[in-house]
Order: sequence, then structure tokens, then C-alpha cells
Amino acid sequence: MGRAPCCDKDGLKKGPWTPEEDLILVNFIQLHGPGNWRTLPKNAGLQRCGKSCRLRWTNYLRPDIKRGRFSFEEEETIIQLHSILGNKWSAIAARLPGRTDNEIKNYWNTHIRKRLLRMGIDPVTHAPRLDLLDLSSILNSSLCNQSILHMSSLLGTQALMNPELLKLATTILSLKQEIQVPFPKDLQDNQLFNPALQNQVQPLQPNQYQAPLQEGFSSEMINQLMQANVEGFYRKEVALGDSQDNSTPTSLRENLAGQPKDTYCSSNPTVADIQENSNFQPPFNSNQNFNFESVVSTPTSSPTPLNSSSSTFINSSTEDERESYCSNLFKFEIPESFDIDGLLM
DNA sequence: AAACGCCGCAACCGCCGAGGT
DNA sequence: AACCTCGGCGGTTGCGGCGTT
Repeated sequence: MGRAPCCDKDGLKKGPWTPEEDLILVNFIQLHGPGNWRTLPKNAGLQRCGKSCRLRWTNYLRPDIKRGRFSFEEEETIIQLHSILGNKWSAIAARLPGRTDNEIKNYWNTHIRKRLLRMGIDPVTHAPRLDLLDLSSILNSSLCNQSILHMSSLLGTQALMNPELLKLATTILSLKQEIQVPFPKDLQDNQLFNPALQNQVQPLQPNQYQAPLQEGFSSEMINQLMQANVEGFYRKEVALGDSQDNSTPTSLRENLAGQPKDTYCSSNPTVADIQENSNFQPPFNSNQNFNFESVVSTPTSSPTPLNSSSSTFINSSTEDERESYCSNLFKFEIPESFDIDGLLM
């Protein structure tokens, strides 16, 4: 069945809207309402197709549109909703008053997505991905300092209690001493020139996350480094005064991490759907039993209210701070006030 | 100052589902 | 059931602004 074009393209203008066209469209809609978009441009005297008019109105001219930079709360909401809804921009926009799906989509693609990639987090699944991780930026921050104590600040003291991770840390440190690599220089650059290091830290390829790793780096160790990366960011915020119980690795990220995109993006996912379709395997604590509802329902005594950390950075706006803040979103818990049932309907 | 490349965003395109005939 | 229209959605494109060389 052939589909008729939305309008006769002949003689219709395309491209950016002029202020005059905007004025005509706004005046017409204020007087008559949008009505039928197909006939609107003709009635209003615009040389545009109805689709173009609708888009211009909904994305730009609507009086209730909020413009300007996204706040941290908005960004937080976007990330949380995206972890549940996937690329359902209109559904996400419905929960962000004054923001359009187009604006949110653009913001995701140009800002949030890139930031997550830098942090080694898959922007589709919201799961840590070793092949996305910028190891150099993580290691540089620690290895430019000689002391193992700095490694502990990177990995967290809890992580260093783990012999495997301690082994990894000392391996890296000893490597550094052996080969005298100038670590403030980009590690990835060094990999290109130093065979010894190349042998230890291979450039990571897609799908290598669960593949057998090079000698000296068991997959478990790498997993722990990944965990340490995410939690390392998180700990920075703790240091800034946000009290939180780190011993509870409950996070929606972990529950949704392994979901296939089809499930992820189903138009009407229910809690049961997500539970049923989730083939998630916890990447870090394989013995832990995961239950979606247990994650969704947060006890009133939860030490991590959804917005508890917002005030920490509320008045700052650097990318680094957002990145640090952002990483904490992957340990979020859903507060009681968050209507997840309503969200999933 | 000019050339170039990158980035962000507005707008377009193609597809889909709902609803009417 | 088949066909058609319409609104809506998500992916993609292309232009303009800005920074760098």
C-alpha cells in the first residue's frame, strides 16, 4: 500500500523558519488552535507542510517550553528514565515539564551519551563496559602518584582488601616502575610504543568485555577495576559530605544491565516484563540474587534518597562535576515518591 | 585574516499505530 | 478486511557558530 506524502511538496518552503513565519503560526494557533495540521498551513497562509508546522510548534513555539541549559535534576531524571525506558524520548519528555522529546534527544546524544562513554558506561544498557572504558584517564589519575595509598583512593579501601584487585594494583604499579613509563602521558599512547605494556594492557575491542583477557589480568580483576571506576567517582561525592552506605550494591543499573534492547525499549514495559525478559547476570557479585521489585521499592530508611546528592553540585556546572555526579546516578535507588508504576504504564 | 574542523541544535525523513471509512 | 489519513516518534542530516591552526 503506497503512502501519500504528508502534503504536496511543490512550492512548499523547507529549512529554518523565519520570525515572520513563526509569528503567523503562533497567531493562527492562538486564535484557532492547531486543529488539523494538514490544513493548518493553508488556512494560516504558510508555505509549509503541516508536519513542519506541527514540529515547529511542538518543539519551539509552544508557550510552555522551557529553554536553556538542563539542570542537574533534569539530567538525573533523564538518565534514570532512559535506563528504564530506553530511547523513548517522548515518554521521557512527558516526565520533564517544558522539555521536548527533540531537545532531550539532542541533549542525550550530544552531552550525556558522550559523558557515559568517557566513564566506560554503555549508554544503551547503562552497564559498565570495559571496551568503552578510558583506562588511561582512570589510571593516570592514580599512577602519576607513587604511593599505593593513591591507588586506594582510586579503588577504595574496600577494593584493596580484595587480594585479586590488590594484585592488579601492584602489578600496574610495578609495571610502571619497571618500564619507567612517564605516566602523566596518555597510557594509550604508551601502549603503542611499549611492547611490555602492550602485552599487559591490550587496546580493548568491542565484545571483549567477557572475552578471555591477557595474562595477569583475569576478567574478574578487570570487572573489579570497572566497579572501582564507577565507585571511585561515587566516593568522591561521599568525600564531599554525602553520607551513603556503600556496602549495599543495589542499583537499577545492575538489574537492567543485561537486558536486550528489544525488551528495554518495549513501548509498555511492566515490572513483570522487565523481570521476565531480563537475562541479567550480575557482573560483580555473582552470588547475589537480584529482584527487580526489591530494587524498585526502596525502604523508607534508605540512606540514599533519589535527590539526596543533588544539592552537592546544584550550583556548579563544569563537565567534570557533572561527570562525577553522573556516575553516582548508576548507583541510584528509587525513592518512594518516584511513581514507577505510573511511569511504566 | 583565512581556512579548517568540530559541535550543537533545528529541522527533515521515513516509518508506525490508531482510528475512520 | 482493506484502504486511507493523520498524528506522532525516533533516527538522521545539514547548517551555523565557534574554536583552533
